[in-house]
Parts: sequence; C-alpha cells; structure tokens
Amino acid sequence: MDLAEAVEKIREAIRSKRLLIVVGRMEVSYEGRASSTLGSGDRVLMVKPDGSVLIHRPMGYEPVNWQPPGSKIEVLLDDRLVIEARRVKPKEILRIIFSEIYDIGSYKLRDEAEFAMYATEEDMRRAILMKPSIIEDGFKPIECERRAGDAGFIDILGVDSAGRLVVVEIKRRNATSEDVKQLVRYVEKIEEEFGKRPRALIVAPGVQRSAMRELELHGVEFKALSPRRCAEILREGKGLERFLE
Amino acid sequence: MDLAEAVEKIREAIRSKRLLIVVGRMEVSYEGRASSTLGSGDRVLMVKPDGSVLIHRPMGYEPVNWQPPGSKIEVLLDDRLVIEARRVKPKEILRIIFSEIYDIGSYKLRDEAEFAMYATEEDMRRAILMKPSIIEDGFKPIECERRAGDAGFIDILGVDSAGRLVVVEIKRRNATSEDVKQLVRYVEKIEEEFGKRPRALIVAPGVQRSAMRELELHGVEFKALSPRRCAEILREGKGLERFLE
DNA sequence: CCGTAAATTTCGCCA
DNA sequence: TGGCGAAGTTTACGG
Repeated sequence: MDLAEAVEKIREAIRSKRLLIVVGRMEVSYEGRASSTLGSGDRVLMVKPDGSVLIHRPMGYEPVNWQPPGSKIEVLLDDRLVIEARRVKPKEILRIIFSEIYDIGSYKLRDEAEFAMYATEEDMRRAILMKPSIIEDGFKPIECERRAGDAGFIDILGVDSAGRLVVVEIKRRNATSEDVKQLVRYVEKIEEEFGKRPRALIVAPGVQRSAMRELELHGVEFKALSPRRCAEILREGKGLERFLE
Repeated sequence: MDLAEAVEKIREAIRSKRLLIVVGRMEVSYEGRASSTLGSGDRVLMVKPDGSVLIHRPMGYEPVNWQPPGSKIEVLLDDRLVIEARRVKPKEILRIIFSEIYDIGSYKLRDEAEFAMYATEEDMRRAILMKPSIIEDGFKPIECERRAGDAGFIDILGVDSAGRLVVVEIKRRNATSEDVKQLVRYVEKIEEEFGKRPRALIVAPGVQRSAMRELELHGVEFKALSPRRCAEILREGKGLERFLE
C-alpha cells in the first residue's frame, strides 16, 4: 500500500471521527505512569472516535499497549508512518512506528444500545433488601453502606430475630480470607461503637478453602447465596411491582 | 455482502488460526459468572487465534463483552449469522448475533517481539535493594516479602543507621489511607514478634490527602520516590555491571 | 490448581 | 476534580 495514501486515509478517519483499524508491522513505546517498549511485530491498532487507542497482539485478552479515552492523536510521516497518542493528566505518550501496513479500515459506527448487566454485587444487595429472609428468617436490614470508622463501609447492617446486630458482607464471588479479615475489622468497629459484639455474616456463592479456616477462627458465619438467585429475586420483585400498579 | 460468503470467510479465518475482525451491526448476550445483554448496534468483533474474543463499541477503553483465551468458537448460520464463544470452567457463553456485516478482515500475524515494562513496583523494590541509601542514609534491607502473620507480606524489612527496625511499604502510585492502614497492621505484627515497635515507612511518589491524616495519626513516615527515579537507578546499576565484566 | 498481590488496572459514583 | 470500591476484573507468580 502506498504510504502517502495510507497516511491520508488514517488522517481522514481521525478527522471525521471514524473508528480506525490499522493492521500492520509496528514498534510501540509508551512513557507515562510507567514506561514500556515493544519491538517490531504484527499487530492490530484501533483508534476510536473518543480518543481511545488500543494495540492488540495476536494473542491475549488485554491490549499490550493503550491510551484511554480523551487522548490526542497525531499522525506523522517521517520516512515511516508514526502515530502518537498523548494525554495531559497524567502526562503519557504512546508512540507507534509502522514499518509495514497490511490493511486499513475506517468505519462510521452507530451504537446507542443500552448495556444491561445482571448479577453484580449491587444486585445482590438489592435482592437482600427486597427479601431479607433469603439470608435468615427474621433478619431485618437497618442500614446500607454504613461507615465503620476508618475500616471502610459495611454492606448491610441489620438485626436478627433475637434482636442482635448482624454485620453482613456481600461478595458476588467466592469469599477470600481477605474478605473475612475485612469483615472482622468491621465487627471490631461496631463492637467499639455499640459496646457489644455483633454477629458477622458473609454472604457469597461460596468460600475459598483458606477463608474457611479464617471463618472458624473468628467466629464468622457464612450464608451461601448466588448472584443468579439474587437476579431471580429481583425479577420476581419487578413482576410484583408491575402487578401492583 | 453475501451472507454465505461471509460465513465461509469467517469459518476459514478461524480454522486457519488467523486473527479475525468483523465490523457490523450485532446484538450480544453473555451468560456465565454474571450475565448481560446488549441490543443492536455497530461494533467491532475481534477473534484471536488463541480463542480470545473481544467486542468493542465505538467508545471506551474496555471491550463491552469478551471471552478470554482458550474459548471455543462456533459459527452458526440461522437466517442470521451467529457466533458463539464458549468456555467450560467457569461455564460461560458469549453469543453474537449479526444483523449486518460491514467488513471482514482476517490476518496471519507474526509477533515474536518481547514486551519490556519499566517502573513497576517490583522495579522499585529492586532499585531500593540495589541502592538502599535512596530511602535514607544508613538504611540496610534485611528481608523481602516477609510474612507478617495473617496481615500479609512486608515489602522490605530493614534496619536504620541507629539499628532500629524499619518496615517499608512500597507503592508505585500515590499512597492511599488503605496503604497506610495496611502498613500499620504489619507494624503491629512486627511489634508482637520482636517486642518493640519498628519504624513504619511508606515509599511512594506521593500521598493522597486523606492518607496524610492517617500518616500523622499513626506516626508513619513517608519517603517520596518515583518509579521513574527507580528505573534510572536500575539502569545505572546495569551500566555498572557491564563495566565490571 | 489454589492463593495472593499488582495493574499504565478501568469504571462508576459521590462529595 | 479527587477519593473510594467493585469488576464477568486479568495477569503473574508461588506453593
């Protein structure tokens, strides 16, 4: 492909806010929060209309180098094609030097669709608030995101059927020993504040083996609950709302 | 573009382990650790030879949906083109339904280059070990990655010119109050173990405002050190090694 | 294969 | 704008 022609195509794509894909042989260097170099190889460069830049090698989920949205793109022609993406804060420069260009594509893309994600930790909390009995019969939530001094935030603080305080920590994945330690810190704060020790309950789809030890060690309870089950409860709730209208 | 032709092109690309890029209008659904749906819109699909799958919207650094390396790709032709990427553990399915195809590219890419990254936390630790005086005159490292009970691992444990123990926590970014709290936990463990309180020193390019409070509160010291400076020190060291050979 | 910690984490929310 | 915490985090490194 003719180099001048390629440069023109790339400049035009960026000027007209199209998504640009360049497949070719390139060297890459990055300097900013860290710095990196990558010798010559075949890769895919993607420049999005919002200034995101991604360089993908032929393998792996992650881009080998990138620049986040908002970076300024410059296309330079020395004796080789050079593309630079700059960011001001933090100051970062990504430089791509092409030695060969295999293909260039530029596309005007319309994408207004909404992305809906289910079964997040937030969904789990909402499901518990909607139907507290899934945790335990008689459980009553009192407060969400309560500050526990400088230890952090408690997912849910509630009381059980016997009137005892319960500190609930929610995880969408199997609980780790780190999670248990965190919960224990919350419990200590609440004990300081209220003068008596609350129950500690971790709600998660499962517990890592190493965390199981920690559970017993600190008298932390565990209630199995999957994100999927929570999503179902939320759907039921929605259905109920619709019925009540 | 003719649909049957497109399918053939895509199947051939995957069969021959080429990197595949399809630009088109598509719906996406994901079901696995979480679940998500995304209505019709223009996006870029990338399928890599190692089974990585990425779907990029026209904006943003991150792919809206993906599948990691090793997933199995299926290309189905109903009355629309459907591409599925499956993973077994954890069981996850990514389904892409095309309503329009704007462009298809497939590329045989060679990329053997080595990626070199500088100024990581690991680099900072190595720089400190190579030249401990950058922390403080007379500082001597004793141990790295020392276990502090169940609190975690100490980056560097050393002694100062007065023979007092120093617990060093390294961060490549500005230190947060979490980082300070973590360091304090290490200090408590060391105090338990050795019977006297060591100095606590956080080494980072800077400190967040909220962490500054925490520093003073717990008597933690701070030494400013940038990853960049560490990278320089390592280069100097390398130069010296070369000189000594 | 599990566990732990880093990451140019990114992203979203909230003050 | 900075701080804080979740994420389908991913990735790398040990045991």
